[in-house]
Amino acid sequence: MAQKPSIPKGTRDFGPAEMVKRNYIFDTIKSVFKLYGFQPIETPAMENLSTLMGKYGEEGDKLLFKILNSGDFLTKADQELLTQKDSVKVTGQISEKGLRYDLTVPFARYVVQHRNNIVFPFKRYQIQPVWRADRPQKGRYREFFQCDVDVIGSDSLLNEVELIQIVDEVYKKLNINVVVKMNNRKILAGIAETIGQPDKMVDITVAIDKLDKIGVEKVNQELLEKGLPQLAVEQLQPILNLSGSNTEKLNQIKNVLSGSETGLKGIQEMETVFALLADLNISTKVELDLTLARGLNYYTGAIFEVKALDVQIGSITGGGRYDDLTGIFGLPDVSGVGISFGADRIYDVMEQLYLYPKESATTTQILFVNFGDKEQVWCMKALSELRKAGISAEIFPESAKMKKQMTYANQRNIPFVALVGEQEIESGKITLKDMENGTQDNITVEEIIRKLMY
RNA sequence: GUGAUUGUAGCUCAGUUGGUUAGAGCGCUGGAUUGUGGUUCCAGAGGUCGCCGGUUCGAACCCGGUCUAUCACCCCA
Repeated sequence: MAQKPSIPKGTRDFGPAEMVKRNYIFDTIKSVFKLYGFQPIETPAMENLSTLMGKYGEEGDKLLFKILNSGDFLTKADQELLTQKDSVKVTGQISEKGLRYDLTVPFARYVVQHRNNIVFPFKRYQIQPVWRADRPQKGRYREFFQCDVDVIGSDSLLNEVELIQIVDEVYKKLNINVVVKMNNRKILAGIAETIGQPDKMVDITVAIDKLDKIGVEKVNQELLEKGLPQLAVEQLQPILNLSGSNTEKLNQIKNVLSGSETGLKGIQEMETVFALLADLNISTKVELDLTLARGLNYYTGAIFEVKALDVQIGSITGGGRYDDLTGIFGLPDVSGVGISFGADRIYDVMEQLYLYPKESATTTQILFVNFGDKEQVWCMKALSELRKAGISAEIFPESAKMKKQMTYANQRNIPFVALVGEQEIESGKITLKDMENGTQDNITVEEIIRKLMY
């Protein structure tokens, strides 16, 4: 063998067996999206770097895959920057396109660009791959699919509630036990404001996001390192130690944030969402988690994260409300809210818990064994009839040895094999073998259709 | 991007202080069985020991680099 071919780090091939399972996930997610009245769109794999840069924070810019300009891009670039070897600045000169990092920002771009043809509120879903130049790890790929649902052009909290219903319904269908964690950026802003550090909100949220992972002491240490005064860190402690039900937590924090208008607004939003949820029949646990931060800069209201309960993996769904994402593209005052299902992580969870339905393994229902030229012709006609009836059927393309053809059916998990030789053609009755228990019947094509259709 | 671990047949893995021709199980191919798979028996094929370089009389084994996968950090679906 010559040198083995390979694919880029963090990318994967999907064989037929994997695709069947992946499609099962995509199909159930899609079916729920449709049920709630969302409409599909697609956007290109690549966007102009100008629409991507600066939307995901400093880290995000580093994780963008950039596409080299075509042609003789080096001579067109600023020669001085080239000799300085300043990679960041040179990048801007030699690359103007990049692969999309998520589906939300391209969506915002889409909305602004097509605003005149869109009926608001616009409810769209989008299932496409995204790319991140991250170092691969467990549950972490450089190319992965996101399944986004967003409502844009409505600031009603009903949208938040419906998104939670969608989460509940999708995971119920997939049989995955999850918990929805919610927080609100306004509350986080209120906290930062109350302890006198409004401009440190990002640092504070990033630090307290790690609470259950590294513990209070290390969080405090990180906060001090980020330049927070001792007093502010101390003021933060009661917030870190909140406990009880969602309403209990909200009541406690309400006292702490009594001086912050945005903070109280955030609390009120959460109270509304929880009140609406209480009247619905949602079995998934929805939990207020004040340590939930989420890195994306553009969130302004509710933020969500969904975690699988039985598998240790990062969050499998996340999202939130963004009040002004379209503003940067020139369309201010349009609020949106959305969530994104991480299909690849959902796949990993289902794989670990053996949650795939058995029937998803089969595609072809019946294989015709090929005995030779004369028999082929007869089989092709029978095949047409079966296919017309909606039954997936195929014939082994050459008259190979019986053993080989049977083995093929066996390995492909095909449940029935049809044997058509001279006798069968004469009598018009096919020998149909049930591959699971080995029994055989002599029946007509019509009878096969009736047997396999039910 | 930082730090670590890893790589031997299609798969899962053995492989002695560095010493002739690198092994096993499963799988694969053929036969026992000319119209019967999944069980059994027999035979066979399959390896540049991830890649490049170094040390050595001699390297799967030691050293350096590189790629991949995995793990932690950063961040995130």
